[in-house]
Amino acid sequence: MVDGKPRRGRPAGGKPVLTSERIVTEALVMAEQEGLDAVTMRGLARRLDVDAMSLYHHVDNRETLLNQITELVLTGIELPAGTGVFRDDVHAMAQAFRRVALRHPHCAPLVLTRQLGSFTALAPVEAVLSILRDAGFPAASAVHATRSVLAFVIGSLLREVSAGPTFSGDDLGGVERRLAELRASDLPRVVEAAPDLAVCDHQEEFEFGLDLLIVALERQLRRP
Amino acid sequence: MVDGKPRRGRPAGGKPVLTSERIVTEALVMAEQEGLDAVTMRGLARRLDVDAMSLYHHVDNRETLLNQITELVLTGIELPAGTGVFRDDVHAMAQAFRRVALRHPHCAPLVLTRQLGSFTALAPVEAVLSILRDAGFPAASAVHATRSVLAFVIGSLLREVSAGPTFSGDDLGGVERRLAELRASDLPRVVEAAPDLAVCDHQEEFEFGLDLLIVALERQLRRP
DNA sequence: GCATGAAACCTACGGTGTAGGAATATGCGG
DNA sequence: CCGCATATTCCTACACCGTAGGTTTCATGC
Repeated sequence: MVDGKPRRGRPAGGKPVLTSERIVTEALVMAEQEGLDAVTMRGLARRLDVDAMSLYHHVDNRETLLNQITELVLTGIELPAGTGVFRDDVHAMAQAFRRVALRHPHCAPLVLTRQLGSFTALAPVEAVLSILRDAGFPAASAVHATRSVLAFVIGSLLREVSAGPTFSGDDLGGVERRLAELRASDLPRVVEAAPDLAVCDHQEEFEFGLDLLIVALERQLRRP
Repeated sequence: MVDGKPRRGRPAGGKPVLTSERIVTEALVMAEQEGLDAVTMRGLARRLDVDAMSLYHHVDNRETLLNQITELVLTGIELPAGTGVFRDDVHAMAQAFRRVALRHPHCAPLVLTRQLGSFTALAPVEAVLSILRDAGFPAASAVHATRSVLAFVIGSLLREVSAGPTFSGDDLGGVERRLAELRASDLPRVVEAAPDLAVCDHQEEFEFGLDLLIVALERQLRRP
């Protein structure tokens, strides 16, 4: 409480100070500003100018709060409208994922790691499935393909968000340090490819792998 | 310790009670038995029948202990000998990854999430790079392809280890529950594919996605 | 034999999640 | 208008966490 008199008991004015929404959105902001580990019940309460235990009237516990953050991030995904062109739609879908992950780099591991059965969490699956079904895949194959694409997207984005923003090349010192590390490994193929391993254009890398999958899927589509 | 007289000061008998190795291996066992979160400095010390602070003579702190666990798991990977057949070698390599991840399901997220620059952590990269270089890829393309394959492998295994062992079909109740959840989502494509989404043969799924990547890479190899 | 330093223990601090209870305002039945 | 149930808040308390700093014991080198 900012003034010496802490408000005790139910607040005046009809409206409650706290709501589940306010807590979760503040938790999301906090996570992006200070990192996920900084999101503690007490720290979050401090930001909301509230006692820690008050949170528990609107949130079950910390673990489910993290799930709620996950869902909130997921609602931020802008599902693109399908164009009917298979490869374009897959690309657009994957990029929509990528955008939301990069918008919330600290929370991305949550989204990429926890699989929730909720509507929000299934919406992206629905989107990918739609693209594949519309392209002509039978339901069972579409599920396989969806899982493959999502596995790649998740693996890629996990690496990207945990690598930090400047792996691309502008951070010259970092590149130099990584080069030294790679060369020190004394692994012949690693040393040989060290210049390529030390830098990474994530966008380009993402598209490269995605294209591999798309090409193979298109081929599978032509020969059923 | 267990008898009323706690040993204090340096232990008698020349040999120290604790070593870094003993601590890390016990931490690994503990993680697999009780989960990663259960691996606390105090809990680990209890298992080793030792005071919590004694651990700090051999381990920097909890965070680097987790890194050491990661490395220990990574040393358990059995890198297969190359046969020269591209697709076989990629498969064998990916399966070697999968085996070590499934052998340590609780620690797998560590291995799949943390990217360390150590020799141990680079050895798998070296292995994949070798296969691709031997197949004829130039260094730069081999790096792209390596990243794509690893992204898929990481994404797949993360899902597999966090899904629990019995997603395959033997757990009938679980399948039924998942089916209900999927149908409740009311997403048309999800509902349509619900029977396929509710079960998952991880091995098969893994090979499916891997084959997609391999097919595309083989094609890229033929048309340079 | 004595100093040195390693390896163990103990104490203590500030942090965590959360159970249980006390206080206070609102809204409702009378 | 009063009284009461209920919702919402704060407070206290507990057990646990990571770890900084100090103390005790022992093996070893001079």
